[in-house]
Amino acid sequence: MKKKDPAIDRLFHALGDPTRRAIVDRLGHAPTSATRLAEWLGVTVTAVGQHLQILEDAGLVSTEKLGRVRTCSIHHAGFDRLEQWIRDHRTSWERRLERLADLLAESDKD
Amino acid sequence: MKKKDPAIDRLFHALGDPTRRAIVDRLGHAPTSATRLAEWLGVTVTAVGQHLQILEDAGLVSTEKLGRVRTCSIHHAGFDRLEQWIRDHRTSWERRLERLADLLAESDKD
DNA sequence: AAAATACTGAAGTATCCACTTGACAATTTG
DNA sequence: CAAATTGTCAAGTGGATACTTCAGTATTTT
Repeated sequence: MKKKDPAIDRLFHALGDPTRRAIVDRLGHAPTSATRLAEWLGVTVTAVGQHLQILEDAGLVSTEKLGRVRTCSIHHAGFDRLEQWIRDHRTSWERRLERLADLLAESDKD
Repeated sequence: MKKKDPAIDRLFHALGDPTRRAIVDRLGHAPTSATRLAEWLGVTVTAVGQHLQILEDAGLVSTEKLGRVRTCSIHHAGFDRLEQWIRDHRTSWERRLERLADLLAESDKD
C-alpha cells in the first residue's frame, strides 16, 4: 500500500503524548535539566528519562550530559520533518494555494 | 503548568497511529468508502469505522453517509490546526525567519 | 420478497505504553 | 571521606487501544 516511514512514525508517536508535548513546550522556552522537568511535570525522573529518549529518537529534542546533569533543548530537525509531512499530505487544491506563499518566500531567500 | 488543549490532544493522538496516517494518505489522493479502505488496509470494516471516528473527531477527515455507503474525505481544519501548533512551538529564532514568509503570504491574500 | 451489500454496536482480547519502585553509578558538595 | 544530588537500569503494573468476532440495521439489487 505505501512505504512505511519509521521516522514519521516515531515523530507522531512522540508528540501523541501530552506529557511529551509539555516537555517540548517547556524546552521551547529555555533549556532545562531532567530533574527540573520532573519536578515541573510532577512525575519521576525515570519517567522523564524515558520521555526524553523517545523525543530524542524523534529528533525533537537534543540532550547533552555535562558532569552529572543532563541538559535538554529543542532540536528543530523533528519540526522540519513534521512540517514537511503536513505539506506533503494536504490535498492538491490546498497545495495550490500554498504554492503562492512558497514562491514568494523563495524569491526572498537569494 | 499549561492549559491543556483537547483538540491538539486528539489531533496528535489520531496521527500517532500508522493505520490512521495511511487512511489520511489514501484520502488525500481521493475520497473513498469505508469498505474500500478496509480492503486496502487489510483490516475489518469495524476497525476502519473506529479509526474514522477518531480522525473525524480530530478534524482530519469528514464523512458523509449517502444511502448505505459512507464516503470519507480529507478535512483541512485539522491540518491547519496542526501547522499552527508547529509554528507556535518553534523556538524564537526560528520564528524570526518564518516571519518573512508569513508577511509575504499575508500581503497576497487580500 | 429474498439475497447481497455497507455499515453499526457491543463485548472480548492481546498488546502496548506511561508510569512506578527499588537498586545502582557517577558527580558534586560539605 | 561522607552525604547529597542527578541520573540510569531492570522489572513490574494498570490502563489505554487497536484489533477481532458476532449480532443487528439499513439500503440496494435481482
